[in-house]
Amino acid sequence: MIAIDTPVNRPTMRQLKAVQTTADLKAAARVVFARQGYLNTKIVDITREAGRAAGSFYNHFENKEEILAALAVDLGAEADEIAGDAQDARPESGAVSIHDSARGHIAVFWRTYAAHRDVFAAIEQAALANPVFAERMRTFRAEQLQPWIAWLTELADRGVHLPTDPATTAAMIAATAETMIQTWHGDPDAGIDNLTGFVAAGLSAGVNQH
Amino acid sequence: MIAIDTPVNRPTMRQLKAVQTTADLKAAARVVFARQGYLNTKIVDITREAGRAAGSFYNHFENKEEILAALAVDLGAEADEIAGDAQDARPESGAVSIHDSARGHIAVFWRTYAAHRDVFAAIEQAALANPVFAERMRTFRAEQLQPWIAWLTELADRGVHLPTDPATTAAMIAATAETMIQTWHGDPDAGIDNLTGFVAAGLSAGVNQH
DNA sequence: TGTACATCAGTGAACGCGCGTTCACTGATGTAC
DNA sequence: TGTACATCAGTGAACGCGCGTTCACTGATGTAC
Repeated sequence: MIAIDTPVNRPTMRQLKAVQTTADLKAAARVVFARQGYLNTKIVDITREAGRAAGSFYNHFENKEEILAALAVDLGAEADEIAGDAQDARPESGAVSIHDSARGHIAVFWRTYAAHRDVFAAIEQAALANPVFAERMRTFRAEQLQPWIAWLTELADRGVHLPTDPATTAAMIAATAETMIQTWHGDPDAGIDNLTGFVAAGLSAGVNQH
Repeated sequence: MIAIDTPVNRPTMRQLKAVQTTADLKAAARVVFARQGYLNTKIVDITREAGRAAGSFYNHFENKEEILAALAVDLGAEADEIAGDAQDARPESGAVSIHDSARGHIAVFWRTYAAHRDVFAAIEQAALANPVFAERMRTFRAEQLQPWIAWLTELADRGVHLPTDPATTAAMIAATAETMIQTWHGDPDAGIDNLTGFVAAGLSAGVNQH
């Protein structure tokens, strides 16, 4: 059978070119943000890295914030993928220790963060400079931490004594993890193991307290 | 006996006025940094808050970074004071549990951070935007964390299994503490107790491991 | 103590740099007939 | 299939805003005699 492209679906050369340029600009932005930081990046730094003219940028993004927001969306999609893979790899039986469930969450976070460290750093910087963007990213981050919060809430219900409310505890663990990942060189699995030991022990402390 | 002011020591009215203006500008900077963030603060925002003319700023500081550096110095002095008080209040006997020594360090950090949250936040922002300033502040922060690092190094020597090297572990604990302090409302002592429980348990986990 | 001059903290208008954003233009691609 | 016109992605010089920084000036304070 011969595939018939309906006129509506077939992208024109022009459209393909535009899509390519958008992708080039996003890739260039990541490179430049990583090299000199989001705040110190000028629009022309991005376009020069992408080999385009300055004016071209505005055919694809409203401003520097919007290209970062686009990178954040890409990151979110990939993070969901990583989380999905981890979900599939999990054993079917129900009873999982605090240590093992902590390790699962930490591993997903570690891999996502390590793969997009530059984007996370850029988001942090943009949020510091612009409260409106900060609010957008707060929502985004809350979504990312949702599995942690659900897990910690469940632990709390089972009598584990968290240092503070589940949402803040999740943010604390994330901050700890970020700090560790930033200086960790070597096997990620070993790092994940060490961090898991630290976090799981901190959480387990409360189990026998009452 | 009549006190005789030597000409060298007696400050003139002019000098007193200048000192006052320096102090006013620093106080105004803290207020404005806290209100709108360091990066979004213009020089005139500071002078307006202090009730001075824009040009006056440059009689006292070279630029926005330098006034922040001055605030950091003030903060360091106060932090040393808090740490000194804590040192004095410590029991004389030698043997102290991990939990108790952790509590001591966390209490000092908590009180210092809570009293200067705005300055810490400003330093973080300035460091993100300017690598040179970041380097200066890295040194500053290393000094602040020095007691932690010494303590953690000692723990490691005694066989405690840290998640990673002492310097990074100290930074991880600091990051955890900052995240918690930022959302904690209520009795600081209770917060310190909860955080101590979490951290001490995480560190104690390794004690029996070998 | 009084006078004349020097100094200096503070003033605020104006200058000028850096950079985000625009816009008239180009040439390639798409469309109508 | 060929031609004439329309559209659109991309270009880069130029515009203009925001703000850091300067500087000539003021008036109060300090100093010399």
